[in-house]
Amino acid sequence: MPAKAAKAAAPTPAEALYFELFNEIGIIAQLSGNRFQKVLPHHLTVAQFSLLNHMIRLGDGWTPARLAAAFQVTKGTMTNTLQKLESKGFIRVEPDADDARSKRVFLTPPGQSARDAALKALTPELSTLPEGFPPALAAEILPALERLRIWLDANR
Amino acid sequence: MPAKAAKAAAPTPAEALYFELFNEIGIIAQLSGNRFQKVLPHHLTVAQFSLLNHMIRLGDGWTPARLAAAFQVTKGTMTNTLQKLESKGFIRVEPDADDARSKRVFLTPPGQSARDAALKALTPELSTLPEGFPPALAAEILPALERLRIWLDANR
DNA sequence: ACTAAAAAGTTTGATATCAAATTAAAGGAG
DNA sequence: CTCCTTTAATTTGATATCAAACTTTTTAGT
Repeated sequence: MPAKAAKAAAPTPAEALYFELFNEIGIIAQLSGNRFQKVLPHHLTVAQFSLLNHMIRLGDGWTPARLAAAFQVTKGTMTNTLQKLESKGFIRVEPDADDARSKRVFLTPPGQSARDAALKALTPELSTLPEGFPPALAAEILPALERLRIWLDANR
Repeated sequence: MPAKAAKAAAPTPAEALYFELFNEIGIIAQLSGNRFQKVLPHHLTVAQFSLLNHMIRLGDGWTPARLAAAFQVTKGTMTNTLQKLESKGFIRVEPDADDARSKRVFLTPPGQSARDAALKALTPELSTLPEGFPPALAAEILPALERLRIWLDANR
């Protein structure tokens, strides 16, 4: 019998660390997503809210393809999300004058109101968070998370 | 006209920080999940792999209800995940002798092999990560993420 | 001991997402 | 100019997940 038994697939410490990291991130995403979902008005999904929010923060007039890339979802998924938002009257989708293949997505006034209402609905969900997780801590780890996201985005 | 226009729903800086945090975490979870999904063997989903991994790390013999709570999914979802793993022969589900309502979940030898193979398949996915995101940085932010996860878990 | 409430697991119906195939338009090479 | 490749958007079929209803068993209260 060898001194060391043939233990299969022992990850290096660094690998184990990464696995733990992605595991924690996955659970937090699931928990926070579920939680937000429950309080969002107008039957908005988190994806739909994120899209409205995106247009407020970075401006509208983007093409669906560019939005799909920005949110890291397939074009089919983005088509579906946009159709849902359009049927609710929260966005307007117009053909692109310069490229007949493309469309452009615009936020409507009701869409702005819905985004504001959603934000208001979400806020109480965060009210007690600072007790357990101070904003300073959020600020501290945010740059690292951005760095990770950017790397994942670039190397795929 | 008032000195300050009636700008709707301006979040406080702390709230904005939290939103950004959850946003980054959501995107990272999506990117890493998609990526892992693609290379997992045996048509394992990330959820299924996580379950196998969990049993290796923390032991088997858990009830489905406890597993559902640990993974923050509904009982129905856990039923589905367990059925998939059982049909692949990777786990064994037995009635609980002490409680006729309950079952107990055990890892089979093929399940152990599948977990090892999955781990091996995932490793190359992480090989170039240290260049853009050093392990030290992962170690640095991990405690904060754990703290956040624990708070979310406790306060819901 | 009996009944009501809680807990474990499953089922059902709905939906968000993905991968892959499809259609239409733009761009490039020769 | 023509053909081939790339890109934009949609459609299709599959699946993971959720919420809610349901069945069975256990626990607790009186």
